[in-house]
Amino acid sequence: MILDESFYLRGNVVKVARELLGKILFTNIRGEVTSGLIVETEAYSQQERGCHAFNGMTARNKVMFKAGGIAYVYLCYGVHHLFNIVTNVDGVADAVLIRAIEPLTGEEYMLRRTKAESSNRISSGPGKLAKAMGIDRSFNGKYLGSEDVWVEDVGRVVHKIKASKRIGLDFAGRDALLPWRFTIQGNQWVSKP
DNA sequence: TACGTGATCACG
DNA sequence: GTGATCACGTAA
Repeated sequence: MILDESFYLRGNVVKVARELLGKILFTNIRGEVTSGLIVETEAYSQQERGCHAFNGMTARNKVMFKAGGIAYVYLCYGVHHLFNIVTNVDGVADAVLIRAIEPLTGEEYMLRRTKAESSNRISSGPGKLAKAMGIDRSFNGKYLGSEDVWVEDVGRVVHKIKASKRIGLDFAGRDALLPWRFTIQGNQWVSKP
């Protein structure tokens, strides 16, 4: 079943971030289908300093203010595309960063895109998974039920969710300590820290 | 632990 | 215009 707005628009970004674990992210880039199990996410809320939208709307973050169920993709450190899912009602800027996936299909395409020699750790990190899945800024604002990107629920239940503080937010002060990073405990595809 | 890398944003 | 900054990854 492809997830639609009813999953994303429930008004609680932390809950959505937890429940995205075990779902499957798909892309179809000119007929090349890749997919991966979501094993690591982070929640971002407009009300805390870690969020791009904390200081209000800008040219970059404006899609975060739209209704959920769409992608927010931006370039980080001039090199990496980071893929987020917008999750709240129109006017409230919450999003979930997808930080790692376990490759399921289209591994050969992932290898070619990342120029990696083996699939080991090929999508264990937000920049790496975007590259492996062929996601770039052309996906920004795109509905997650489009021909080329969607998320499926295959009824997989995640039993052990581990919560920890989010990565790379030292600038965010006290909000950097929020335990809003979620991983499938014990999964080998979770990013390094 | 160091740093490449370039879009972004607040300030003028 | 400009300069500081940054939700990363890799090499060392």
